[in-house]
Amino acid sequence: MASVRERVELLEKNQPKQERAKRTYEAILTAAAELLVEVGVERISTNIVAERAGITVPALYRYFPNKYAVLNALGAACMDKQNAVFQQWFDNHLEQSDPHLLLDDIYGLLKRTYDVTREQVGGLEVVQALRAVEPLRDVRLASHRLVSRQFATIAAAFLGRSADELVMTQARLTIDSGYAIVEMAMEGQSLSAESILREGARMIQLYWQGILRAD
Amino acid sequence: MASVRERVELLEKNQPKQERAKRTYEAILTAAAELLVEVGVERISTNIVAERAGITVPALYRYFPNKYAVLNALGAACMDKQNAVFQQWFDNHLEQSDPHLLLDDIYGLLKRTYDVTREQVGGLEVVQALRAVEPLRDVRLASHRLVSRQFATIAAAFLGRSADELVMTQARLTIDSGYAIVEMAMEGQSLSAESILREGARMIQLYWQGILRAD
DNA sequence: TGTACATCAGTGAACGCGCGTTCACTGATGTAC
DNA sequence: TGTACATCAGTGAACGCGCGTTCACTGATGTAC
Repeated sequence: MASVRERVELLEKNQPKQERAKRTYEAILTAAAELLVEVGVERISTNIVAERAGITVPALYRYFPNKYAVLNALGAACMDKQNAVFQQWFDNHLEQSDPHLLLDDIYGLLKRTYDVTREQVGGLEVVQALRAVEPLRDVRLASHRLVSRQFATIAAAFLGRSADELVMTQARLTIDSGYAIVEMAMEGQSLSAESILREGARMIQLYWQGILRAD
Repeated sequence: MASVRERVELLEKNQPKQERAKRTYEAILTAAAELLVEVGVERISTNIVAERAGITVPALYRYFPNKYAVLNALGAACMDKQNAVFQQWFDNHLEQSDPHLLLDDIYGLLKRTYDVTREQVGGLEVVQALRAVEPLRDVRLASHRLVSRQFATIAAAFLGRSADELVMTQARLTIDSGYAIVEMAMEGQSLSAESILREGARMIQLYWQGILRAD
């Protein structure tokens, strides 16, 4: 069933060492993010990225083996930022013994994730590219798996159960829904982002209240 | 804020009239769906679609002005199928006066949507392409808007309120989450699709029970 | 039933273009003495 | 402090390829009489 595609190398090549090189490296990522917004994933190319970054194409190839590696770096940075938000939320609430306090702050988690993604140029486009472009899928998947596992652990602790299949599914559903809600808030033009986040948080909250009650 | 991209023509050109032409037309869509799975959105081209369909490229251009029109047709077909599922669910429950009966069947709705999307070759890839590729975004958006509006109407009726901004947001959140859950179930390898759908349905159910209770 | 004609369906060949990628190179920066 | 050298960073030019698209065409199908 798994389709047979050749693996694409995503690892970066030379790390920038000098100051000038670091600026170039950043310029490449910035240009790629901008162009992702302007022309879309399916039209982006090393040629136009290099041009926008103010360098020649071989200079880009000094740091990235191909265009997917550029998008990969962009995506990884975005996932890292999102993960950091979750991590902080998680740490803030770790010592709390009442799960309801945690549930009361789901909106805060969503809002901060939204803000962090919004701040990054092309944040939405990056996240959507991670979904649609095969060689990049693992970035998002691995990130969500990691966060889900943490969430499952904390949830299982509160429920006084082990992190079994059901809890893992519930956690994964929660995390993926959370990110889906953030994306909804970002792409929805007619409805206010704020109210989507608020209602989304409420949905997740009610879901976990239901789980806690049933327990 | 809206990026300036040239509009892409998505309308189809000549409609197939003869029997042979209809087969060709279908062969193009089938080939495109298969290749979406095999090579991905960012690699698909009119050349390889025509080759796979067993025709020459100009024959493809007889029916579609460009490759986006092909993907558009594919996406529209998929959205139509999903909408039909919702429509039927909607009609089945229209005469019911108790909203809880409706909520009890959210799983059925998700499952049938899942099945219908799964049946179509490249269903997941098509849906994801609709998200990521700019010229196609409207297809998904328009479809979800339509369904959301219907859902908001029925929800407002049950709540004895008008379909105001809040109800619209709640409906839109529900519909988009529903489709997001279906996509989760399709792409999740490690977790069972069945249990994701079941938990997802529960989440939506608890959400609306909360809304009904608060009312 | 046969044939002439109109329309529909698909082909072969060609085009210009931007793509990804590589080469041998020049220029910039850092450092050892 | 000056200079020689090593390494790092970026360039100019070129490549072969598949892309999207169009052309004038041949062949297939349907229909009027």
